[in-house]
Amino acid sequence: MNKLFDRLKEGGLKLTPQRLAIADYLKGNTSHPTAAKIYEDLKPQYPSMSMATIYNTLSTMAEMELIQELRLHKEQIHYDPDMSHHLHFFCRHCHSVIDVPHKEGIPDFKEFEKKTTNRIDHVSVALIGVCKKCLQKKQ
Amino acid sequence: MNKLFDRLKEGGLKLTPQRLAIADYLKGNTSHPTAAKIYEDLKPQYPSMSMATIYNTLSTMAEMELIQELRLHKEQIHYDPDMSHHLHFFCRHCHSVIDVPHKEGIPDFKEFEKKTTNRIDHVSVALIGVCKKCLQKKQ
DNA sequence: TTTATAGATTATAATTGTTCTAAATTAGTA
DNA sequence: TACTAATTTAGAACAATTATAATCTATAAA
Repeated sequence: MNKLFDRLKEGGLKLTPQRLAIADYLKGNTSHPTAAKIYEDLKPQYPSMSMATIYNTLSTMAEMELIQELRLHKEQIHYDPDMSHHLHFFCRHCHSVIDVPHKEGIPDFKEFEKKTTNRIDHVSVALIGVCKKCLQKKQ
Repeated sequence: MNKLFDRLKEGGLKLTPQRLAIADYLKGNTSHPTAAKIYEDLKPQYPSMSMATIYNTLSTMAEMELIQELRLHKEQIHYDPDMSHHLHFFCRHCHSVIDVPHKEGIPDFKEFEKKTTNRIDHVSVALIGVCKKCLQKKQ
């Protein structure tokens, strides 16, 4: 039913209503929510859920590589259940995050790894700018 | 003498010893220091200087596009006086930042801008991983 | 050289997202 | 049904950065 939840189960974790709620919330979600947004949206249905649970669950999921943490700015972490390779556009004004499919691909850094013997785990590309809506408002 | 300082002057700002010290510290500096590191290193010579002055000066310089703010992780901002287009490798363990020259160039996002009418101001590419030294220590 | 003042610096308080803590609760098992 | 280790919870702690308000100073005019 929910891949995220199944993977938590496979990881030997207890299946709590809170974890199911968060997994369901994230499933297919392309809005790149923050912990605060998830908390706000789940509050009506789970009034007792605390931020700590949300952070714990998200951290666990990120460690298990089921979701990614996007550190696009210093204010807040955004979470993305889409683990396929894609880029993000980040609006400096409204802080919205938009997926950017990439065809051409990011340049290859194998040479850098070989030359320097530093190990690259992840290449993060962020397009920083101002979104359509915010551009219109400013006029 | 110091380009950074000259540009502050041209911007009509007052030329204080603190600003000169920070400009001198950053000149040709490829270590990507944080505000705390700058504070620590300037303290012996300027014992009364406060963090606020450092943050104010760095913010001003960033606004004037004399230096870049690197938000590679949520803990701290790193500052880079090198405004030429290059990438950064960030070590998740020791938080060191290493410059990565790029030849091939970042893919072009003009098409994305045209299609979506979002405006891209800056493309930030961060290579996240573990540096040579930290890899050796772990063994 | 003195004075005036807008801008800069300072110490400290406030802010804010995230992490920690310790007590209470609960999922899964015997 | 009872046990126990994992989980949740509320609230405290934390740390980098920003804001505040008083003091100071670089600069220009008198």
